[in-house]
Amino acid sequence: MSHAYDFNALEPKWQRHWDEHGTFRAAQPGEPESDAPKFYVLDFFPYPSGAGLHVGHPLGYIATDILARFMRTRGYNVLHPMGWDAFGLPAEQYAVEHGVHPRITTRNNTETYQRQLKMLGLSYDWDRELATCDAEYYRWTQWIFLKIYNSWYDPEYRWTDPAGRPVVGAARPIDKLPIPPDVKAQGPPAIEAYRAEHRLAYLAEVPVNWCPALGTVLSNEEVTNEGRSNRGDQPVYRRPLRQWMLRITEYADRLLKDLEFLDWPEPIKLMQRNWIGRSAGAYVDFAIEGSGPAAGQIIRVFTTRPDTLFGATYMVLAPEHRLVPIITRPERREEVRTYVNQAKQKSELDRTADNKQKTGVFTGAYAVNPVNRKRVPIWVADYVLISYGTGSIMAVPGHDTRDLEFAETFGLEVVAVVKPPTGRDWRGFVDDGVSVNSPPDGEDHFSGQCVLNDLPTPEAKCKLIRWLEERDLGEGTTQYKLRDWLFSRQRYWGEPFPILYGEDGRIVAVDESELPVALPEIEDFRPHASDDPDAQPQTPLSRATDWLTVRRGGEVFRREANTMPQWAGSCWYYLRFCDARNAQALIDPQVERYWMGGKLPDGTPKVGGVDLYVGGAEHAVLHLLYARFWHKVLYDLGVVSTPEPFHRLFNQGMIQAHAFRDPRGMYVEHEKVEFRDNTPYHKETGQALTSAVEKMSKSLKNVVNPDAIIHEYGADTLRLYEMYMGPLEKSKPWNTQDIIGVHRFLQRVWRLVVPPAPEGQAASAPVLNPALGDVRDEHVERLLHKTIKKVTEDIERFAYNTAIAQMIVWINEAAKTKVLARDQVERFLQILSPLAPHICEELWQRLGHKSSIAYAPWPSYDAALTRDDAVEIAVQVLGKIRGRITVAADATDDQIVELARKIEAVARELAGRPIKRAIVARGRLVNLVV
RNA sequence: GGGUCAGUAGCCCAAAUGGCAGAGGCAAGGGACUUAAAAUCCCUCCAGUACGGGUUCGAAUCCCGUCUGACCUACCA
Repeated sequence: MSHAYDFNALEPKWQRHWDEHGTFRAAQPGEPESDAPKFYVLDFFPYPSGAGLHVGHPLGYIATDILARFMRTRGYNVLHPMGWDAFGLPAEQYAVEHGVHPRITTRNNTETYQRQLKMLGLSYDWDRELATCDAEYYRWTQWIFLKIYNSWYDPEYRWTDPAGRPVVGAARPIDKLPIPPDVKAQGPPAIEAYRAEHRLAYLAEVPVNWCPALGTVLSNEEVTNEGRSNRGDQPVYRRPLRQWMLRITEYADRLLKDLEFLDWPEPIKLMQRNWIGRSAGAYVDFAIEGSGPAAGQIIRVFTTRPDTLFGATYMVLAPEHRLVPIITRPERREEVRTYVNQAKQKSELDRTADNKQKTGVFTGAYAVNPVNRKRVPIWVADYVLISYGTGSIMAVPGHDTRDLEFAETFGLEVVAVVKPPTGRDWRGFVDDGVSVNSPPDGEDHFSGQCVLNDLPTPEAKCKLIRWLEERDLGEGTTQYKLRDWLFSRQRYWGEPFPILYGEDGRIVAVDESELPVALPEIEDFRPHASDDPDAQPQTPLSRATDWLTVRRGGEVFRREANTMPQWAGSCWYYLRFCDARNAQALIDPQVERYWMGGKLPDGTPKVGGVDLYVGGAEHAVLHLLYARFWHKVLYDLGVVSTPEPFHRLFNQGMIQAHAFRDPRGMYVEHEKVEFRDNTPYHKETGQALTSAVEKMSKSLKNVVNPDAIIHEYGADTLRLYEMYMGPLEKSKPWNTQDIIGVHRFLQRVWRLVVPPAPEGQAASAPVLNPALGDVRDEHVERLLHKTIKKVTEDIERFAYNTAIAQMIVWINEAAKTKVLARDQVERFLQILSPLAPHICEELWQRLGHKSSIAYAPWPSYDAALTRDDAVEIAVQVLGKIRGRITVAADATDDQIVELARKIEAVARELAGRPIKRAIVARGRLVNLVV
């Protein structure tokens, strides 16, 4: 056996050992080990890109691995799986650019990722590995889509969920949808059409980001601020396309409300709340004045401030509003048409760009404000968006910033209807206040007119809504920013839809028994590019002619040729991990209840199944919202037993790195940088460089490869360093030079057990430290109890950096002591083992243990031994330190004060003045106030 | 423009409910060992907590304002 800490030999040895012995296999319900309480700890699974991992990626994986290993030693049956988010744009884009089939690049990338993760000693149960692009997996993604397609949302449905909570609203099978008699009377096609309108998955014409040069639709993230594709810088156009949509908006309220029960970081909850964007307000109906085609038309607006209705001095329609051409007066028609066309030309981004200047045109038409029967002019302006509310607003320039800007630009009337607290100007005051001029004093135009004067804003809102509702002039309502989920992509590398179209255009869902609808192997998976913005999209699958056409009972059907977005596969993978090889069902119900169920410490059932979910904050909204949505549908349909997928969420910070740039602003690789007098210079050109801490990224040329670090220091050192850098949730810069610190620590741990090789001959010398005996040094033992306590508590709260610091303290003391008991070293190895598993397994074995340290029960500590008998406390006079005293830990306040005032410096300060008050902070300080 | 979080030695970071600003690591300096270097070991140095107010016996911690940085969001009526 080697005397040296040869991490390059022993780390692969233990990784092989764990693999071969199935050390980290999680027991399924029914197996004996499943009697233990379960713990499900999950990482955001990665998208395996071609570049492989850099040291920033595994930060969260290391953190969860430590917790998984810790929980195993605490007697839990731990589910800790890993898989691949393997469908999606980057693989396909790479394939398009390099001519390699995405299946091949994906497999290569996945293998690289797995190799790199195994090198880190992560204790995944690899038997559960999955990839979203495998047919056995996406079969169930398609199955869920069918469930969603075959459901409708019944907002009235009252039921009690498995957790015993009363719930209003549920997804229900489409055949339970009540069909109105008049629809029924029109026969089966009408019934089918009615159902189609209510399904949770439906087809609709919606505006998409269409990039003809790339031949595809792009997601918003793929479109630059200039309205071009972020790859290739090609123009992108907004155009309507018939797309699959998922009715996530039906779940807006439940998605919002259930956030409350989740143990998630507040900022993430806030981001989800903002994204859902619930606002309570009212619809108000304005009648259009005059004769002609516009007569009798109603403009319905949405407002969150019905209390300011008396201040509505004009109205604005979005340029796309259907009433614009109808109400525009002939003399204004030309001007309005020009404006509307201009607005259409502009991209969404141009329109919302921060050019403060408001634009708009007057239509010539007027409407009547229902609350005071005054005429208000109707304008068209692009600051009103067609996609929110009703696409039209009542403008209250007195108390809305945007309306005020517009009114000032066009010289429209501004009136005060809300009185702000004293000292603030009413003009542009948008917060709650007290209603005034509603109506103005002395004006009382008609009987039954609403009077809001002197009412605080919340009450004025209620009163006005009631007034509107009684007269059928509007109603209270709630709006959401959340839109239905656009679910089609004109791409190859994704899940095919299990949908067929008949020759007459009717939609037929593929039967569950026929799943999966396999993605066809096609030669040409490129999208068809064009310079013509009006070119029809041709999806790659639409060219797979054999696949596309299906014959059934003499009828010819055409398959849906779009694919699902990348989010689809990641919406439910946490469920599949529980039962990854089940060929009969997505998940066995008993297995689902075992892994996803559970209770909080106080005994109440948890709303979420995964006990801990760790990943970066960049998926705060989309992935986490989509997964919650799917989970709730599955919950309503009885497939899962918890209302939420992820009980506790933790966001790790980002590892940053120094990025260097030359005077032209080009990034420079680290290898080409040298330091002179702490200033970076280019090694070859000698130019002075600028340095900034930025995100670690290939494009910034500041990535650090884990393979190189592992080769030089070992995986245990890398794991330890990443955890030691700072708090897990914070972003912090990588400094390779700092690694040596934790590496020295591990070297010290090694030498505690294995003595340095004697001069010359290593082979015959003892390989255990002969100093290890059975005598315990009191000081080291006490410090060990303190260390066990601190490490236990710190792991539980994810403060690995301070846990490591405490272990360094212990090793530094232990190394100084000549007397060290074997069991002290063993207990120390146990608390170190979740963080640095390889070295601990090796030393554990060398100390004579036959079984893995991974399941050795976590050592306990004696609280009495963690407390010192005597403590030093500071003595303050009037808050200033004047001296220190050492007292017994259980000294009374009076004893402490007596001792304190005897200190010469303290006595001098007191100078005979009586002590008015003595504040004693136990074990810390005493403050004497005179 | 709005929101969220953060700012402590040259660097990374610690400091329960406010209670002695320092646990730990890196770097730097000195020393021991060595022919020398590396490695190892020992010792030392350095800030008053971004800035300005306030509350308090006492503030890195709480409150207000300002500055800087990161992230989210962006005409959502």
